[in-house]
Amino acid sequence: MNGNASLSPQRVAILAETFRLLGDPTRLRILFFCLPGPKSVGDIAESLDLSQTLVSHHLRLLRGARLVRGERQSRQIFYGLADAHVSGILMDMATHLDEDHIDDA
Amino acid sequence: MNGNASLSPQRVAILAETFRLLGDPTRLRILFFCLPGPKSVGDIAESLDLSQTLVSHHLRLLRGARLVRGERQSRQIFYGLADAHVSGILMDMATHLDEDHIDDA
DNA sequence: TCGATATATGAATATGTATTCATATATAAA
DNA sequence: TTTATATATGAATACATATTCATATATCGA
Repeated sequence: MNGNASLSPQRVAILAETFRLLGDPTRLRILFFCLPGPKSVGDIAESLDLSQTLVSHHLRLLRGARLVRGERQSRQIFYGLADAHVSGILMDMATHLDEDHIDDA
Repeated sequence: MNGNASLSPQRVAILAETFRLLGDPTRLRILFFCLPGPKSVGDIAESLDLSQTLVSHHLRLLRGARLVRGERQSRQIFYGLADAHVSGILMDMATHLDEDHIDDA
């Protein structure tokens, strides 16, 4: 009920799981690729130069955490970000990283 | 200034790394514990019932990604979230997970 | 039905990493 | 310097997981 930061072990686990899923370069690429709009699995694989199986495996994980949603369209399945919050978090983090950049040479 | 989503491999790597660090329950607990204000390593360890070494290891990772900052105060070192963005992202994600009660159609 | 296309799944593996244990470094007081 | 406290570091390990390969399922057209 409160918007506070109190965390049951359950909540921590779910939170961590969600962040963990975002913490993989391949999955991030998939997510950002789908950010403008839903993309088919094949499109994702080809555009990002990933094997179809790898993309499917990752999409399953992302689906499980409700970070993406897939919609079948005859033979293809189009995956898009689950909601505006997901895209918001992605872009928010990107912004965060932009603002403090002290580069190590 | 576009809030664009274009991602060099470098950017993806850094983004993923940052998310990955948030994707561990222990680290998340540490972060949320420090969210109200800087806490000493010993305080973190005792309050969260973690070994001191484990806390130190995690703090090093979080420090490396500039998610926390430590300030020495005589013998103790107080760690706090690096900036408002970090806390913002944490709470944003928590919010996201709260709202996530839409049924699958 | 068959064949072709699109996506998903299971097993195997190689790599990554969270945790523990032992130990080192830093700070302060005696 | 010695002792005590606070934090950090290195090595070892047990476990997780990203990727690949082979195969299965689903959808459509002929």
